Amino acid sequence: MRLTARSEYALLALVHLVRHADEAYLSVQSIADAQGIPAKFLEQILLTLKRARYVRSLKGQHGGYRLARPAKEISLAEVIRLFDGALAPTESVSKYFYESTPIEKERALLKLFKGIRDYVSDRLEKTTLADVS
Amino acid sequence: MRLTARSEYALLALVHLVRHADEAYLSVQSIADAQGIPAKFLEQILLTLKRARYVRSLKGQHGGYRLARPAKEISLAEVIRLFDGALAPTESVSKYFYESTPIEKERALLKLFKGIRDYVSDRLEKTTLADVS
DNA sequence: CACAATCCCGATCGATTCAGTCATATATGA
DNA sequence: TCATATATGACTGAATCGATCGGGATTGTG
Repeated sequence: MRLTARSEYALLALVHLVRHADEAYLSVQSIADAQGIPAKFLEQILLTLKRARYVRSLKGQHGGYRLARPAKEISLAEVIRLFDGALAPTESVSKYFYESTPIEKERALLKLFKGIRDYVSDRLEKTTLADVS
Repeated sequence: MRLTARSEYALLALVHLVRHADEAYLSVQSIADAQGIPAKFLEQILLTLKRARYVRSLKGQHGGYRLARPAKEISLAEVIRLFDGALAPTESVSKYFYESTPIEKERALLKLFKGIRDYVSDRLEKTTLADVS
């Protein structure tokens, strides 16, 4: 798995939302300022998070974003998969994003990489926003 | 870490060389045919492996490539780093390829990703070509 | 009602990476 | 000398990444 800036920003924004969950809706701009994220880029990211139902939004004055679910019900695995796809080191050992790749015929390599996928997957499934906020 | 076709091909070629270590030098073409790798692309890859001293070559008729070291002394970690860089999920937790990234200020995230890096790193350091051939 | 704040959304862009090819030079053995 | 190899650099087309741009739609406030 390889984290892009997109998913790193997404995690930062979500952590920020968790920490300010009481203050109702936070504007893109305020999150961008607080976390040092380019505002228009963050807009895109929050929109993706909204479509995937991790956050809710409100338009107009005093609008913005807030979490749509309790922090402990959102795993890092979900968020990273949403932006970066497979958690596996190569797609031929991915559960949700399987595709054929060259090493597929080599049993020993496959087994090793599956083991790595399982570990990474397990760690990220078990860690929620609540754990890192 | 994300495997590219390059490093997957490299692993396949190396495994092939391990299995035919007795037959002296194998030509790029014969390896390419046996492993289903585009020959000119493989040429590039073997050249990189040669410069990094994992294989040796001989030009001219009956030339080709062979391993430069015993299979058990070449870890998968080295090979993958050579082609794909960091084994870490993000460069801010990479040992050999460190660079600053957005999540860096979040201690809990950093710790988690370092844990993942350590695991992946350890598995790949401890697995050698001999183990997968 | 008008306006400002804010989300919504598609298009575009420049840089980089990836997978792979091409042409050519160079070395080697028969 | 010739066929067979590796050595090397340049190139290319497609995809991805990290944004930015420009509007449109909605909503609370004065």
